Amino acid sequence: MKKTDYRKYEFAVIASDVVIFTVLEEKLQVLLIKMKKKPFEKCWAAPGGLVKPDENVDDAAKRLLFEKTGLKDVYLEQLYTFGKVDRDPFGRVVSVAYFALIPHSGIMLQTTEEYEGVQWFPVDALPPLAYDHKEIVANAVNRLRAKLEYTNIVYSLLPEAFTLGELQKTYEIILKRNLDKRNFRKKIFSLGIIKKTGKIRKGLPNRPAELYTFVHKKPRVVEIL
Amino acid sequence: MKKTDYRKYEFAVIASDVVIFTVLEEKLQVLLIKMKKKPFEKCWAAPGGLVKPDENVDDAAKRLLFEKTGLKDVYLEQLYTFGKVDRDPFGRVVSVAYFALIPHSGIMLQTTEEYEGVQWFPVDALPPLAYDHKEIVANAVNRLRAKLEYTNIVYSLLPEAFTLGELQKTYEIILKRNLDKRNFRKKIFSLGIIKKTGKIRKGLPNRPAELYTFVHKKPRVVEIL
DNA sequence: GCAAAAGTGTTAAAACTACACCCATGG
DNA sequence: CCATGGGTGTAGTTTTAACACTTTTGC
Repeated sequence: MKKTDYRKYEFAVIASDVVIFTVLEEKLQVLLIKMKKKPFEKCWAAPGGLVKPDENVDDAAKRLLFEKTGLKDVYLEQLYTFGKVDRDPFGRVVSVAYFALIPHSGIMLQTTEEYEGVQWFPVDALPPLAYDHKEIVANAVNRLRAKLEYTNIVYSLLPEAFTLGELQKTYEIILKRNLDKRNFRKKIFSLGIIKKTGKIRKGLPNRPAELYTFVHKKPRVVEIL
Repeated sequence: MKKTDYRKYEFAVIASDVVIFTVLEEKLQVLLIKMKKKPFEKCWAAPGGLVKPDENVDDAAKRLLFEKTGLKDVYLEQLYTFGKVDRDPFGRVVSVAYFALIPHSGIMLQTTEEYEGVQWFPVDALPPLAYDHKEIVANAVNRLRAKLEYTNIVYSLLPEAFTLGELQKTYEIILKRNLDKRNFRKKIFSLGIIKKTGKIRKGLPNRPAELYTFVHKKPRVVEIL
């Protein structure tokens, strides 16, 4: 089939930006890269890039995530598409934003020549961000908070085995509120989303804790809180 | 500032498709247009079109909605962006889909020369759809069902004044389940989202009903069901 | 007077909230 | 032996779910 040459008409560049979250040092953090090119030399931004002509937009997001973290198979969800005319000073760029959740353990941050650096930032203490990335990150944080409450996606933030204390702490950090330990445990058990590994976490100056793992590692709608 | 000519690099066409819902004849219905151009001559599709170079993507959706329905100021929300490489046989087109809710009353469907016709279809009895519009509509229906339960967006489906029976019916039709009349009324009143107009609906062969109106006509998160 | 939708409370079950003590370990 | 987080049950409150009859109108 002959393809119409849409270049004669309206066109735009499609980019994708990925807001990558982890929980680290008792804080919800976002992965940002430091930009080199003007006019954002001093700014940080969520990792992003152009979608290739023969690449699905979803695949571009996966690729960008992989390039920065070396990870595949983590939670990655389309967030929102940012399409204001002037959002990019270089031209018309529409960005399909995604957000990803990764466990902190064993991530090697990979910088490239394109950027000056890669770094985690707590969402409560972000540096000035390029483009409309402040809005994008804020949007992602809201979505994450909402989804934590009614889905099982935390599984993507925790290591393979974890204690109930760690699970609860993860919720508390992201939701910014304290949960009752007994009620929390009751709820989690009643949902049947985790199971014992049979192992325990030793080596800490306190009572050893049972280690659990998620029964399913696929996104599901579940009323957690 | 000199703008980079991104045409030298990757590019795509940005389109927007709008899934327009109403409740009509006791059914949730979608507005579809009948296509003329190949290879979709016999197919129906959600109204859509290209985003102009100097047009925000949001504004494009508003424009498309207005062109088909003559309506502004109704509920319109970005749904999802569909970006598979081969979703459009004519070339690389990324579509930012939206969904809209309109009251049925007083809408004049406006066809244009571009199409063979415009028509409402029940979501349970859709004709074959062009492109990936089957997926887009399904996606929109899911989103609508979910949002009805935790927001006040029904306001955009009903006329200025309505009875509690009509409100309940609207929920029942879309959610495809029956609600208990007394519990429903109790809940709605306790939320304080509607108020009496003081008028009543007469002329029907049954007891006249109080007419209500929404206190706020802005989207809000509210646990309705 | 009949058909059809409007309007109106109570009760039982389930879910949620608040809350305090003992346990096992490393240092 | 002390500090630290792990682990456990109950009672009061709130929320939800189920349920039936009387009212008002047009025909």
